[in-house]
Amino acid sequence: MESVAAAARGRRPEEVKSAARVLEVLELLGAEGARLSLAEMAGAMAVPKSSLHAILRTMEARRWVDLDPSGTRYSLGLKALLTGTAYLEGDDVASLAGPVLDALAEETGESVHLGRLDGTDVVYLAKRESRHALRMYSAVGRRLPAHATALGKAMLSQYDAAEVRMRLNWPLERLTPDTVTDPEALLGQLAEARLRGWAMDDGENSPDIRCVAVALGTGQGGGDAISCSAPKSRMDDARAEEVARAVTEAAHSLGTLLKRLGQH
Amino acid sequence: MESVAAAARGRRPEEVKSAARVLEVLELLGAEGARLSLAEMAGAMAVPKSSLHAILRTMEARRWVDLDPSGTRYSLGLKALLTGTAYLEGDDVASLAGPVLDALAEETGESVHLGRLDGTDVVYLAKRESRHALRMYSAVGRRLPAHATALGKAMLSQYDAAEVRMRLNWPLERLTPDTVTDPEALLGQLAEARLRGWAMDDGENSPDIRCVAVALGTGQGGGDAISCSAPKSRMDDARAEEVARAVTEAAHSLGTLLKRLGQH
DNA sequence: CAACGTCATTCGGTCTTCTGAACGGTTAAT
DNA sequence: ATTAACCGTTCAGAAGACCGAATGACGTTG
Repeated sequence: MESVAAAARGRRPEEVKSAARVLEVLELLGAEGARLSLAEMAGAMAVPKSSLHAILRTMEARRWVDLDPSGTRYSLGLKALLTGTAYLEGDDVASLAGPVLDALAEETGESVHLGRLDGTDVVYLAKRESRHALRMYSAVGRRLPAHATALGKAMLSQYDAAEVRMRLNWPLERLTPDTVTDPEALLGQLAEARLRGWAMDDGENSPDIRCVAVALGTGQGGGDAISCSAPKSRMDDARAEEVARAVTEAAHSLGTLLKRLGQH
Repeated sequence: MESVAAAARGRRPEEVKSAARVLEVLELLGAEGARLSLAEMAGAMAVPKSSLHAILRTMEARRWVDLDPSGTRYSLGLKALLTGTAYLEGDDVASLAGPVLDALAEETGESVHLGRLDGTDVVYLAKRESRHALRMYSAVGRRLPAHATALGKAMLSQYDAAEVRMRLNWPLERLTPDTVTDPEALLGQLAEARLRGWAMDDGENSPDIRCVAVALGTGQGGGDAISCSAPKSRMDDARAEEVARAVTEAAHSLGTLLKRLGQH
C-alpha cells in the first residue's frame, strides 16, 4: 500500500485523469474508423469500463459523441466538428495557404499537401486532390511519422544532425519495405535535401507513391512544408525535378505572404 | 453542510466535472477566435482558476491546446484537427455529398451548403464557395439557429406544428431585423415550405443574403438539408425558383445515393 | 522608481470521482 | 430450452481532484 502511494506521490500528478481520458476518447474515435463499443474502448485505453462509462455519458450529453440507435456503439458527435475547422481558421499559415495550394495543384495536376511537424509526426493541415483517378489517400488532421514522408524530411532537414537524433524516436518505425530506418541513411538524405532545397519520399509510407516536399522558410512553431504526391508511374526522376521546382516556387510565395503578414 | 451534501446526492452526478470542462474549453476556444487567457476562460466558464489550470495543463501536454510563446494565451492545438475531419469521414451523408455539392455549385455558380439539424441549431457539414467575389461567410462546424436559416426551415418543415413548438427555444432569437420571431409567422412559412418542397431565408441571419434549401428525404438522425445562398442582388424571386429546382434535384440525387447505400 | 494590476501557479483540507466486482439485459450459439 | 458470451449499468469503499486563499512573476501606470 505504502509503496504504491509513495510512488504515485513521487511524480506530481501533472495530469487530470478524466480530462486526459476525454482527449484519449476523441483521439481513439478520430483515428479508428469510429463505431466502438464501451468495452472495446475501455480495453484499448486500459481503463475500467465503469470509469469510462461516466465519461462517455458526459460526452454524449454534450453531443461530443453519438450513440448508435442500438445504444451500443460510439462515434464522434456533432460538436466535434467545430474544433478542427476552428484550428485551421485561427492559423495564419493554413488560412493563407489556400490559393497557393490551388495554384500548385492546378499547375502539377497532382495531389498537394500542406503539413506541419508535431514531435515525430507530420500532420496534414490542408490538401488538394489530384484530378487523376489514381491518387493517394490522405486526410486533414491525419498523422504520419516524419521520417517516412517527404514533408517530414523537408522539415527535419532544417535541423542539424544532432538535433534530429534527439527529436526522433529510435528505432524508426517501418511502414513499407522502402521506409528508411537506418540512422545514417536518413541523416544522409536530410543533408542532401538541405543542399538541394527539397526532400523526397519514394514509397516510404505507402508503396508506389512518390512525393516531393519543400519546407517554408518560417521556422514558426517547428515548421511547415508543402508537398506534391503522385504514383511512381507518373513521377520519374526527371518529372520529380520538374515538380520540385514548382513546389519550391509555391513554398517561396507562401513564405513571402507570411512575412508580409508578420510585419503587418 | 448536511443540506448541501444531501442536495448533491439528490440528483445523480450524471456528469463528470472535469470531463465536461474539457469539452467546454474546446467549445470556447473553437467558437471565439481563440487566444484566451486562463483568467478569461475561468471567468467565461464560471470555474475557479486553479481548477482550470490543472485541466489546461493536461490539455497542453497532449497538444490539444497551444500556449503562446508568452505563455499566457491559449488556442486550439494540433490534436484538435483530427476530430472534425474524422467526423465527416465517418458520416455517410457528408462523404457522399461531395460530388453532388460540386455539381450544384457548378450549375448555380453560388455558394452551396450541406447542413444538419442539431437541437435548435443548424450545423454546416460541408460547403462549396461561390465563384463570385461577393459571397457569404460560413464555415464547416459553425452553428446558426435553425429558425433563421433556409436549411433549418427546410428540416423543421418535416415535422408538424406541435413538434416544432416543442423543439425550438421560445422566444426565438433575433439575428437581423428580418429574422422571423413570431411563432405563427414561422409556422406559416414552414407549412408553405412543406407544400412547395423548399424553404427560403430572406436576410434572416445575415442581411442581404437570400438562401434556398431542400431537406433530404432520409429522416436519418434529425435530418439533413442542402442549400444555395446568394446576395439579394443575384437572387430575385424568379431566380430563387430556378435555383430551388436545381437544389431539389441535387437533394433528390443525394437521397437516392443514400437509399442505395442503406440497402447495401 | 514604486505601486498597482494582471497574470499563472502552489498548497492542503474537503468533497468528488474513480474503481472492481456484481447485476440485469440482450443476442448467439449449443 | 439452456448455456454462454457479450453488452451497458450500478454500488460502496478508496483514491484523487477540486477549491479558495496566498504566492510569485510580470508589465504597466502613476
